[in-house]
Amino acid sequence: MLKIYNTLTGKKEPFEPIVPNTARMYVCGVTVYDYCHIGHARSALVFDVLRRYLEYSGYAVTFVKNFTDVDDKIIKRALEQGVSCDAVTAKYIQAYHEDMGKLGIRAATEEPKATEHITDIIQLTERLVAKGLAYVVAGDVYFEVSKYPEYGRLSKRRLEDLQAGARVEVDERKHHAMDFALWKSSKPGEPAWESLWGPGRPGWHIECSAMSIRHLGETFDIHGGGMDLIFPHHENEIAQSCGATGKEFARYWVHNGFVQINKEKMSKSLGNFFTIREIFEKSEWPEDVTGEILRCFLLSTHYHGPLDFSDQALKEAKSALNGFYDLFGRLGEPGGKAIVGQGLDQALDRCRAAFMSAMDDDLNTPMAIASLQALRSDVNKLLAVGLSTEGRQTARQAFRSFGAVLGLFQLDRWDFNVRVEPKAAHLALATFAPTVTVEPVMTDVQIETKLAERIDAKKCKDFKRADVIREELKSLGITIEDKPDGTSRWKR
RNA sequence: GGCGCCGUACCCAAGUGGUAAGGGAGCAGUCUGCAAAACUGCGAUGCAGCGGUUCGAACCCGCUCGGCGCCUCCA
Repeated sequence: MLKIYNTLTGKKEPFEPIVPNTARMYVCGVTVYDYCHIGHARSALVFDVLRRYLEYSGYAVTFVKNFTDVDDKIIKRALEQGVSCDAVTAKYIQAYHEDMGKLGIRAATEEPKATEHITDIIQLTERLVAKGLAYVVAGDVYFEVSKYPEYGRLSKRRLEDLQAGARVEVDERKHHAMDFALWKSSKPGEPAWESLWGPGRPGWHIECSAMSIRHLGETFDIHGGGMDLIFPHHENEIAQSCGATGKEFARYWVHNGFVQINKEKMSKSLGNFFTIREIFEKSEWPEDVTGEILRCFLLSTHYHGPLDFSDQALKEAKSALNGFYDLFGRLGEPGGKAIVGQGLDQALDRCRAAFMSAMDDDLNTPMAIASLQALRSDVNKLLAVGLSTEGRQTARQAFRSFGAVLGLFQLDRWDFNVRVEPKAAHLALATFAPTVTVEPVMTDVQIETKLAERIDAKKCKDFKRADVIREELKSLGITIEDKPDGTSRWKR
């Protein structure tokens, strides 16, 4: 049974969906005015894994993740680049899909856009005005926080405290400094939709209320996003949604921690961020490998805590994965006629139990990975004793299916040391060039030829010659392992 | 000023009341022509510090120190 930490209650709680065996979740996506950074990747990945694990646990999952495609920053970017807002959002939505695709993040069930829900947004705003929870000022509509007694429930703040700390210059027309815009009147040239209050566009928070209600209903199971969205975004969503419907909104609020650089929050405003594509650009490894390394790195810390990004951390993730893929390579070779069976079954059962209990415990991915490492060790030992071809396949399949929950271990080959020309290491975002292509420095046939040469040399006890060949291949990133039977295996 | 998070070995990282998982790096050994991989062994008498509660604390409480976040757009 999955237990999940709920920001709303501050406790780890058993996940009990509203409709049995069904999970409905909404996650705040991105505002599409720029490329995604590694922090966006973490958030997307955490909820991708939550979704995968819910499915693995037998739930039918409806997963909604939005795109904010109308916003001040988009307007600004469009002006800067001299293109339409549509052009900006289309470009970065596509980039989002490309980047997340490389990380193996599955598309959500629905990926609605704010601009496609203007009618829903206007209707929801009207409901709030009609209920006296919002007021109109010269074409703008504001939510009145003081009319909503539960305001601050999620972020555990009191209005008085907020007021004391407010650093923003307060718009005089607002009744309370914390009142926020549901609808903003548009200036000429800005995106605008007709409404009762004149031409305008939605405020930031209202779109998520409108879209989640549209796609999941007025009350649903899980609402997620990054820690920084707790206040004010999610607090405001709750106020709007509960205020309008009079019902409970989302039952479980799940928030992921930040990616940091040298213990500092990574963010656009601080300028210390790495975009996802930048990381792929700089990588010396093939795309699918880099994607898996990144995924493994991002899952190596519990989702709730901070995670420090560094080359060192990436290398460690690489080493960890390398051990698995080395094993998979051996599992792909034909086995002996060993009588193994029970040992493997026991190892698999042990792993399954440990894996499930780790994931059930608030998505403890580091512990889940540890359970797979234990299996790796067990299988290695069985291999030393002798494992049949069938047993090898069973083991590989087990890694594949547990791994699928985390999005790991799905590659057939781990051409880990294929040398890829590192593309210009410090490309500016704007000059980003498309995807890196992978070109092995040596073809398989060439390698096999060299290997045959070396085996001949070894047969003649010409170890010097054999070592020269091994060194030659090594300099090209190809590692040779001699097997007891005199033949060799190689890997890139 | 208000709210909150974090501090576990050389590094990463679980553990949230029952006597310190796992990985990486390192060292030693087995195997090997040598390597590589794998396997085996070694490695925190202690969980930032100091008090307290308890039969028992890394885990609970209090204080202190250090790092960070939110309260403004932010995953």
